[in-house]
Amino acid sequence: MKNQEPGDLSRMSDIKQPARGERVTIRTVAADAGVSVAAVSKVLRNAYGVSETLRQNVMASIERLSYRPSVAARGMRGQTYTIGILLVEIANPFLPEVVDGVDKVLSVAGYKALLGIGDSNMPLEASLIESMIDNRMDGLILVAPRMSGETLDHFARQIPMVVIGHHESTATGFDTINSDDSAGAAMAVHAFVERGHRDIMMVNLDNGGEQHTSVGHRREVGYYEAMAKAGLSDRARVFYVPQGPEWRDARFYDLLTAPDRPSAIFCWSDLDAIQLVNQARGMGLDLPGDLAIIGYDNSRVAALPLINLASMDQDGRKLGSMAAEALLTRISGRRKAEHPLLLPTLVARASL
Amino acid sequence: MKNQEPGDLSRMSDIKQPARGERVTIRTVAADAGVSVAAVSKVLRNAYGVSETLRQNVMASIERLSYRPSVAARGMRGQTYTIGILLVEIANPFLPEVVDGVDKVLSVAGYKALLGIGDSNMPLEASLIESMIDNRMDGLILVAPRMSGETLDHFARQIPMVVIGHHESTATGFDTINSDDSAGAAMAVHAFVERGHRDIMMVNLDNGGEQHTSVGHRREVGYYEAMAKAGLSDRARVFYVPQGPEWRDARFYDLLTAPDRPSAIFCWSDLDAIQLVNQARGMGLDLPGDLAIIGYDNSRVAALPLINLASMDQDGRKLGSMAAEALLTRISGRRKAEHPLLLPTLVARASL
DNA sequence: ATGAAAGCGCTAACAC
DNA sequence: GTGTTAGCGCTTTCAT
Repeated sequence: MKNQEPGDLSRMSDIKQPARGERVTIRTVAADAGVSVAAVSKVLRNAYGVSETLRQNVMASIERLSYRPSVAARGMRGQTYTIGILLVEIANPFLPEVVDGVDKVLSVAGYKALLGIGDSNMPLEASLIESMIDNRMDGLILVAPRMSGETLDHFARQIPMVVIGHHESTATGFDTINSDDSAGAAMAVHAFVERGHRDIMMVNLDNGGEQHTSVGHRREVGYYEAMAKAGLSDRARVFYVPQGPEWRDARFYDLLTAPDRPSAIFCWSDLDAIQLVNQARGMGLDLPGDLAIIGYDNSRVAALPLINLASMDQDGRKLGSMAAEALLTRISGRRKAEHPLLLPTLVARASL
Repeated sequence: MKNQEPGDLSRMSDIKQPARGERVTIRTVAADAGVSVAAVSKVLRNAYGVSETLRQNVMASIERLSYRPSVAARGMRGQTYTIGILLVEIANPFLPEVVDGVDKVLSVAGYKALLGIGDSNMPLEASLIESMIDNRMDGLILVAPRMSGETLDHFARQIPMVVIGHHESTATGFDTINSDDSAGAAMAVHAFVERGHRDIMMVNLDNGGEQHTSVGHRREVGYYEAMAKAGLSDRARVFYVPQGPEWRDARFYDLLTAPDRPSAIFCWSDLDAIQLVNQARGMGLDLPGDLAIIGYDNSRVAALPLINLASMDQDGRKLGSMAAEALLTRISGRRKAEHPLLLPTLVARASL
C-alpha cells in the first residue's frame, strides 16, 4: 500500500507479480496465522521454544500462502542453506559423478547446491569463490582447484570449505578429500609388471614443474615408487603433454613413432588416454599387443566397446558424498582438518 | 564492538574472521573515504551524480580495504548481478558449450552465472529454480527443462527468463532460443536420400507421447516432413528407446538384427547414436556400407576417429550467447517475447 | 511460550 | 554533487 505509486517501474512490484496482492513475506504469514514474525521465524528454523499448536498453525499458513523464505534476507543474519560447488571445468566426465554424490548427501540435510564453472582459469575461479562468499553461502566444495594453498587458506578463513582432487594434507583450515593417487598409479604399474611389461612409461600433464598439489603429480610420485619397487627405476620415464589440446596430436604422434616406444603406458587421465588409443589404433597398432594402456577416471567413453580402455576408477560419487559430509560437520562447528584418501580400483579392459 | 560477546558462536564474527577488526561493509568504506554510504553506493553502481574526485577517493578506499559488496544485501533492494543457469543434467556433452557461450556474454556485462543441476528430475528442477529466485538472482536461463509451459510461465512471472532447447514459440512471458530442430532432421534425411537411401528410420527418445515441446519431438516432425517431401512417407518409421539406459542395449540389438533393418538411421542424439555405432560395429556391420548413421549434437566423442559419427551440429556456444543477450535485454526492461531458431549444420563423417 | 524491536548491508528517495 | 534516512525480509536478543 505504500510502494505502489503508479509510476513505479521496479520489477518485483509492477511487472513480475501476479496482479493481485503483494509479495508473500514472513509478515504476511505472521498476519495470516495471527502470530508474531518471531514465531514464524522459529518455526522455519525448527528453533527451540514453540508449542506444537502454534507450529501446526504456522505451517498451515505457510502452505496456504505458498510462502518461501528469501535466501538473500536470511543470509544477512543466519544461514542460507545453500552451498557452492566450484568445478575446474565442466567438460571432464569425472565431475558429474562428484556433483551427484554431493547432491545426494546435501539434499537429505535440507541444503541446496549451486555450481560455478572455473573454466580452468584461475582469476575466474577466485572471483566465483568470492561471489559465492558474497552470496552468503554456508560452505564451499572446490573440485580440483588450480590455486595455491595460500589462496585456499585465505578463502577458508572466510567460509567453511572442503577441497576435492587437490593434495594439501597439511592444511589446517580446510579438509581435503582425495583418491589415493599414488597408490592408484602403483596399481597400474603392478598390473603391467604382472603381465610381463618392463618398459612402462607414464604420460602426465605438463604443469611447468609447479603444482605439487595436483593429482597428476601424486600419480607421478606413485609411478616412480612402484617402478623402483619393481626394480625398474632405470626404465622409468615420464612423457609430458601440454595443457592446451593444440599440440597434443603431434606430441602423441612423436611418442608413438619413436624408436624407443614403450610397451606400456600409464596415462594420468582418460582424456589423454582415449586420444592415445585413437591415434595408436589409427596407426595400425594392436592394443595391447603392440602397446598396453591404462587410463585414469574410468569415464563412460573408456567403457565403450570401440574404445575399451582399461582405467583406474576413483569413485567420484563417493568422493563427492564424503566431501559433503565433511562440509556439513564443518559448518556445524568442527575445526580440526581431515584429509582422508580413498583407494581406487583397476577396471581391466581390452587395452591392458 | 557490540556483537563480540565472549560466548558468541556465530561463524562470521568469532570463528572465520581474521583476528583483527570486523567485517568490511559499505560503512567501513564510507568512513575510510570520509564520505557518506550513499556516495559509496553510487560509485559501486556507476550511478549518475558523483564527482570524479569523490569517485577516485572511494575507489582507493575500496581497494585498500579490499571491500566487496554483499550480494545478499544488494539483493534485498537492487540487483545481484548474478544469473542462474539450470541444466537438465550435467553429463550431456552438449551442455558445456552452452554454458561457455553464456559465460562469455555475461562476463563482459559484469554478471556472474551460478548453475543448478536438475538431474533429469522435475521436482528438483522446480526447487532449484525457486532457490535461484529466493537468492534474488537477476534472471534465469533454463536449458532443456522438462516442465510444462504452464510451470515455465509461472516462474517467468517472477523473474526474467530465457529457455534453451525447449520449443514454446507461443510463450509470451519468456524467450526461447532453439536450434531449428525440424530443419536439422530434414537435412539429415536429405543427406541420406542424396546417397541413395530409401529405407531411412529415425531413433527417438520415448517420452510417453507427451512433451510436444521437446527437441526430440521437433526432430521427429522434421523427419516425417522430409520423408514425405522425398516421396518416402510409406517408409517412414520411428523407433523409440526408453529413457533409462537399462534396456537400451537390448532394444538396439533387436533393431540391428531385425529382418527389416533400415539402411540408414537418423538418431535424435549422439548419446544414443554412439551406442548404436558401437553395437553395430561390434556385430560386424560395416558403416556406412550395411548401415549409415547420423547423430545430433556433434559431441566430442562423435569426432573421435574410432567412432567417426556424422552428426548435426547445433552450435551450443551460439545458443548460449544468444540466450545471455536475450536475458540481458529482458532484465533491462524488454517485455515482448522472442523465439529465434538457429540453423544447424551437418558434419559429415565416416558413418554417413 | 510468545512477541517487540533492533539490526544485518545495502539501495533509493529525498533533502540540502 | 553529496548526505540523511527509510526500508528490503529475515534472525535474534530480550522482555513479557
